[in-house]
Amino acid sequence: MTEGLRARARLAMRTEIAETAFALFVERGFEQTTVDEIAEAAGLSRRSFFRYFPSKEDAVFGLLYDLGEELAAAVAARPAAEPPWDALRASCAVLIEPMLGRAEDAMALLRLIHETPSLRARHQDKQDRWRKLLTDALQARSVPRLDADVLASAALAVFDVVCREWLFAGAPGDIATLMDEAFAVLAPTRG
Amino acid sequence: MTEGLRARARLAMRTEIAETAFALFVERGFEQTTVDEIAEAAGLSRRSFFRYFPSKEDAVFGLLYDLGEELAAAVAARPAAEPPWDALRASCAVLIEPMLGRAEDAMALLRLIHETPSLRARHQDKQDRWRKLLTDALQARSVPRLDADVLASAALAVFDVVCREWLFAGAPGDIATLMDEAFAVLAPTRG
DNA sequence: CCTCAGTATGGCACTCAGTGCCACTTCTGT
DNA sequence: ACAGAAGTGGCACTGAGTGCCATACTGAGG
Repeated sequence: MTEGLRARARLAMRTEIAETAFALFVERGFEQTTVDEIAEAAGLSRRSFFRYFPSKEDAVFGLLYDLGEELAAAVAARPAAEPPWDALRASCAVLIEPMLGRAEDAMALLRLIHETPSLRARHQDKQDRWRKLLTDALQARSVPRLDADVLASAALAVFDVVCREWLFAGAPGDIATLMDEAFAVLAPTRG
Repeated sequence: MTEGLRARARLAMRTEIAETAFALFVERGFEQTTVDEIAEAAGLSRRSFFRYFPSKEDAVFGLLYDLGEELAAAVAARPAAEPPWDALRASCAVLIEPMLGRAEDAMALLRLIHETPSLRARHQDKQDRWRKLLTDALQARSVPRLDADVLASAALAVFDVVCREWLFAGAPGDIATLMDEAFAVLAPTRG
């Protein structure tokens, strides 16, 4: 049973490569950094790099926790009587907390994603996964399918607005307040 | 002053190439079609293809009217007293009408975009442009900046939901009704 | 200790998108 | 008819990503 050991070694390697790559991306930009350069900086061959990450983009996203499941679980954990939109707003804390914990890195990452088309694309794909999970979570709260889809999509759109706002326009307050303001703009199913 | 002639010839060429390419994409899929194949089918060299379209993706989007400006103009044209959300909903007609006119092609295009990552990315980028234009149009109606951004983002998110719904789940009614239902889920700034 | 199998690694050659450069042809205006 | 602009094709190159193969490394069993 050395499989756990191998897996751990592999994960450590992945992490190290990703960190090396991220530093290069932040320094020179994503597109201006070639896989050969990453491989050399990380001390392995180009070919081996692609054994750890199926693509250059994955070196950015690959080691981030994908919070999709946690997000959906947070929605499921809200009181059943709570209106869906409020449940969504409250659940966004799950996304924001890790960002506040490492605000420096989070902003560098957001900036990188924002200014790199292929990373934006990946980010959107991830959010599309989140949307599906959120939609399911809302349907489990007996929200009709179309409503669930609209609410989930809108919540993620609001989250993106907040992230942009936070990234630029030097944070006019803390994110939680900003998030509340943004969610308050859309207040559906009011009596 | 034969420039108009050159420009017309060039546009005709662009259109023909794009149509040829689109047919191939629908038949074999976007990624399974190489630029060489498109070039051969359209009767020009690979090198010349890239003189008409900066990338393979542009052969799909390049000849579509970009309705961003029309959309923003539609918002600006709504009565000043109308609530922003209603103005957005009404303005979406600008996007839907051309889709209904060529429903067959529109669905093929939506399907192609939906199942091709790099086309999804382009589509998102276009919508991001729309978002900015819509935000400006709302601000011109004296909607505060953050509110305008949230409303514009949410409206586009709703539009996407409707497109998905229309594409799959064989249209449970006409799109206009669907759009009204979807917009009604989010009814902000109610007294 | 040796061997066998599974896994990681590196190198090579290939496809495909996209670009720069150059030579050649085809207008277009004078 | 001629000079110059514009369109075209070919060639070679970069850079991402993949398949294949030969070579290590490592852990388990004889």
